[in-house]
Amino acid sequence: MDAMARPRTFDPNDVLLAARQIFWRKGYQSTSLDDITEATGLTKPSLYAAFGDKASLFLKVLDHYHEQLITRFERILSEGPNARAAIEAWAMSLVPICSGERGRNGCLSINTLIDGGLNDPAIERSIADFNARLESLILKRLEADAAQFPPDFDAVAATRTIMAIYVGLMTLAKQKPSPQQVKMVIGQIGKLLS
Amino acid sequence: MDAMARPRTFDPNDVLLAARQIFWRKGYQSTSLDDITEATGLTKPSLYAAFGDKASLFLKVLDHYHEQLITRFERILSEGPNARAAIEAWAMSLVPICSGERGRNGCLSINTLIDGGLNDPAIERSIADFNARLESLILKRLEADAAQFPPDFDAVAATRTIMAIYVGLMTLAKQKPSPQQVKMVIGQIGKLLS
DNA sequence: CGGATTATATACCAATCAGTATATAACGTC
DNA sequence: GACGTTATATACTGATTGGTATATAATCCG
Repeated sequence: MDAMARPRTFDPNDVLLAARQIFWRKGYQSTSLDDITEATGLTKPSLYAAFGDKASLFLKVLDHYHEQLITRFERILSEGPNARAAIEAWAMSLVPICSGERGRNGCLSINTLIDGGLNDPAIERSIADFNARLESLILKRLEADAAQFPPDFDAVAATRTIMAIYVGLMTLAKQKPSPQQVKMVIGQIGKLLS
Repeated sequence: MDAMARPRTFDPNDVLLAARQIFWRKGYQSTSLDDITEATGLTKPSLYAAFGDKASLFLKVLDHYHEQLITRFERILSEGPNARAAIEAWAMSLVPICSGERGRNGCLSINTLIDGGLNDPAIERSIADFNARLESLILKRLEADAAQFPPDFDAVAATRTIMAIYVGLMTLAKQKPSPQQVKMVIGQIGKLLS
C-alpha cells in the first residue's frame, strides 16, 4: 500500500447536520460559506474537498434530510390498527414541528421548493421524489384498508388533499400558530376519509 | 408658485408591476437592482428617489399584490347563491394560477413568507394581514349561511383547513401539477362543508 | 525516520451586490 | 430666455460573495 495521508478531523455526518441548521434557518441564498464554516468549524478548502461546491453541499444536506424524514414517516404510517388511525397519528406527529417557535423555520424541503433563486434540476428532482414517496406511503396505506371505506371512496383524491394540507401546514408554520390551531386542522382530515 | 421641476417619465404603477414580475420569478434575494433597472427601464437613482431602497420597493410591490388579490377574492367570495358555491367558485378560480406553467412561480406572498433571508417585520405583517383578511372573508361567508350547515358544524376549523389547502395548492404549484390534479383536491373541499 | 499523500490554514481573487456622488437634462415660472 | 427645481445618466464605492492558490501540518508505510 502507498503512504497514508492525514486523516480528517471531522465527522461528515455532523457537518451535514450543522450545515442543515444554517440552510434551514436562513435559506440557501442567504447562507454564505462563511456562515457554514463558522457553524461547522471547517475551513472552506476542507468543505470543498469533502462536499464540493455550495450547491453540491446543499444537495447532500437536502437528501440527508429527506431520508431521515421519509424513514420516520414510513414507520408511523405503517403502524396503528387501520389507515385512519395511522394517518391521524402521522398528522399529529407534525404538530410540534409546525407550531410555535419550532415551526418558525418551516420545512427545509418546502422552503427549498419555494426558493425562486434555486433552479438546480437535481434539487427539484430530490424534492419531487420525496413528495412522491410520501404521497405513495399515504395512498398505499389507504388502499390496504380499502375494505373500511365505502365503495365510491376516492383514495387518490383524499391522498392528494392530505398532501396539500400537509404542505399548507408546513408553510403556515412560519407564522407560528398554536398547537391547538394545527390540531384543529388535523382533526378535519377525518372528514376526508369517508 | 415656485419653479416647476422636470416631470418623471414613467408610471409608478407600471414600475411596480414590472418589478413584481422579477421579484415573483426570482425571489427577493436573487433579484438584483440591475435586474430591476433592466426590467423597468429606470436607472438606480430614479428607483431610489421614487421607491426608496430595495426592501422598501419590495414592500410596495407586495402590498400592491395583496391589494389586487384580496379585491378579487372578496368579489368572488361574495357572489353565488350560498357559501358552499361561493367557496367552490373561489377555489376553482385558483386552478389556472396553481397548475401548469403559470403555477411555476407560485404565489408571491407565500414565496415571500417562506424566504428565510427576509425577516423584515413590515413584510411579515403585510403577509399576516393578508392571510387574516382572506381567512376572515371565508369565515364570514360560512357564518352568513350558517343555517345551511348542521348545528355541530365547526366553521372556524373548516376555514382554517381551507386556508391550509389553499396555501398547500399554491406551494405545490411550483411542481406544475395538471389542472385535473388541482381540481381533484378542490373537489374534496365539499367534504369539509357538512 | 524519511517520503508520499492528503487535510488544514492563511491569504487572496474576480465578480457581484446595494447604494451613492456628481454631472447633466428637462421642465414651469417669471 | 434665464433661473430654480427635480429627474435622469454615468460612474463609482465599499462590502460581501463563492471559490481557489499556496503553504504547512499530520498521518501511515516502508
